[in-house]
Amino acid sequence: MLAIERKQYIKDLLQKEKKVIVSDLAQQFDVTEETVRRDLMKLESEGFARRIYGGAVASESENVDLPYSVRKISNVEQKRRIAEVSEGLIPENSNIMLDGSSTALFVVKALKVKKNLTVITNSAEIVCELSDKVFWRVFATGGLLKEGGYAFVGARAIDSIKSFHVDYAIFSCKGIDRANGLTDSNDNDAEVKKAIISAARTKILAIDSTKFERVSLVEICGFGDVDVVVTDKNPGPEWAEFFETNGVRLYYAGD
Amino acid sequence: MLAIERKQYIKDLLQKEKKVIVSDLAQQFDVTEETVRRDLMKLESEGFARRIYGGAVASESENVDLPYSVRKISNVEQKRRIAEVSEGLIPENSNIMLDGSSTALFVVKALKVKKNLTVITNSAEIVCELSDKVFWRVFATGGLLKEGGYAFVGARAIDSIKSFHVDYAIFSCKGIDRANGLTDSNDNDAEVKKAIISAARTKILAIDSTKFERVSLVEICGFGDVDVVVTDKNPGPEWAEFFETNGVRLYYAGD
DNA sequence: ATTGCTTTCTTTCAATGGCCAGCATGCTTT
DNA sequence: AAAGCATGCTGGCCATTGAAAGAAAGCAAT
Repeated sequence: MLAIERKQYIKDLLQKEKKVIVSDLAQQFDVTEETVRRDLMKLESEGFARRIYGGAVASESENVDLPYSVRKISNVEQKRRIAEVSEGLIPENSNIMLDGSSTALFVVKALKVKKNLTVITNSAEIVCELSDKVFWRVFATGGLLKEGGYAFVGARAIDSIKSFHVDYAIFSCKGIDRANGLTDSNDNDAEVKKAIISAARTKILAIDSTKFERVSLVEICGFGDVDVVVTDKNPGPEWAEFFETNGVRLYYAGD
Repeated sequence: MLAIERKQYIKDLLQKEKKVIVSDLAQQFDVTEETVRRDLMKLESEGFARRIYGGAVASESENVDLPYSVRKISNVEQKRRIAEVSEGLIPENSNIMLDGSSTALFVVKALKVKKNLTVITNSAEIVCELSDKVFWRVFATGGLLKEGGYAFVGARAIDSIKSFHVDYAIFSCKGIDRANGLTDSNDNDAEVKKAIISAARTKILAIDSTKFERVSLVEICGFGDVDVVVTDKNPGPEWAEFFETNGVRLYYAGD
């Protein structure tokens, strides 16, 4: 068996079983435990596994992402300001798509004052937040629940997103960089965001200022696919100029 | 069993039972009490448990971060009992489908102690409840959010349900009656339940005893489409006989 | 309150076994 | 032939666990 085959097999097993045990794998493939550990190290650095004592657990989110419970409470003030600005960009009676980011949740809370919106989202949390808006229409994408989070991912989620066409998309990412565009920490999230972007006429990137000059693992898109950027403080003159030349409108709150 | 699994399991048990006892856990996992105490120390430092003499109790802050406002649910004690019985019917490693009823939510809470389940549901509430079960697979159907509720309905939800085939379905209804079968109060819910029933091999109706002898608006199915009925008290000899002749197994808790 | 007994907790030490680093081997690539 | 990669092996390190002893907490009876 080729090394790459073994690695792929471990990766599949990990996604299926959610955990693997070093000694079992070593026996199964008839290699030493060291070899298995080296495979797991690679899978970890690629973001697919999180190693633990005695084995590894699946990690589409755990390793590279902070657990959602942590992310949810970080940069709260920034996110609240971003939400306020975003609210001004969305007219009543429009239909919008939101991703499963914690920033999007803040935006939704700010949008609740509006009348007659149609919301499509892959976030279970946004759905719950909107359960009392009886005059809106709220669609959920469905799909596989992302580990340690409240977002739906996978083929089902993406197919569902593709079947909608909306006025506005509001989404986030893990890093933005002038050379590499928008990046995210894992493939599942990145694919969902790509789908959201192509389903909307006006694409609004809502990110707090810590995301600037950061490069994460997976590319989402370039700046040609973004119409508006909303952030919490002025990213500086280079970015202003860069957005200008790329046809991106920039909004920021305060500073 | 990996150490992290044991810790996770204790955490789940703690959420369900609200308290755990050192000596019981030691026996259950076949480790010494010292090992259990060390796990509890970690859980305490992570904020999930508060240690007490002889064991630990769930830290009360656990309920605060639930993303949805807790609805006022009627017949709580009955539903808890139904959930306990239902839990005994579902083996580990199985895949199950649950509807958006509050009874199903209780069942899910009881099921959290099990290992390796695959759950498919049209309930945003169940999804949120299961967001911390990293070793499970949780699918949401997606669809239009039902007004004033946490369930997905409509063609998208139904299509999604139809694309799955599971071992068990656990669902509820508004009324059951020997002449009219299972009935529900609106078409949307009834259609979803029909789809759930036809997607599962073993169909478990979980209803509190107030639903007996009631007829609601829309028919869901007859008794030929039900394999098991779980309720909170003995519905009486006529029902026992009726279920017997229709090949329905009856379980009830207490009374 | 005090005493004595039992249970549980903490601390310490030792053992097991996974983990890591480095080196050697064999295979493939250049 | 040299370089690169995957793999296995060895020895030392570290995490996890269990065992044991003493401290502390609860409990019962005086």
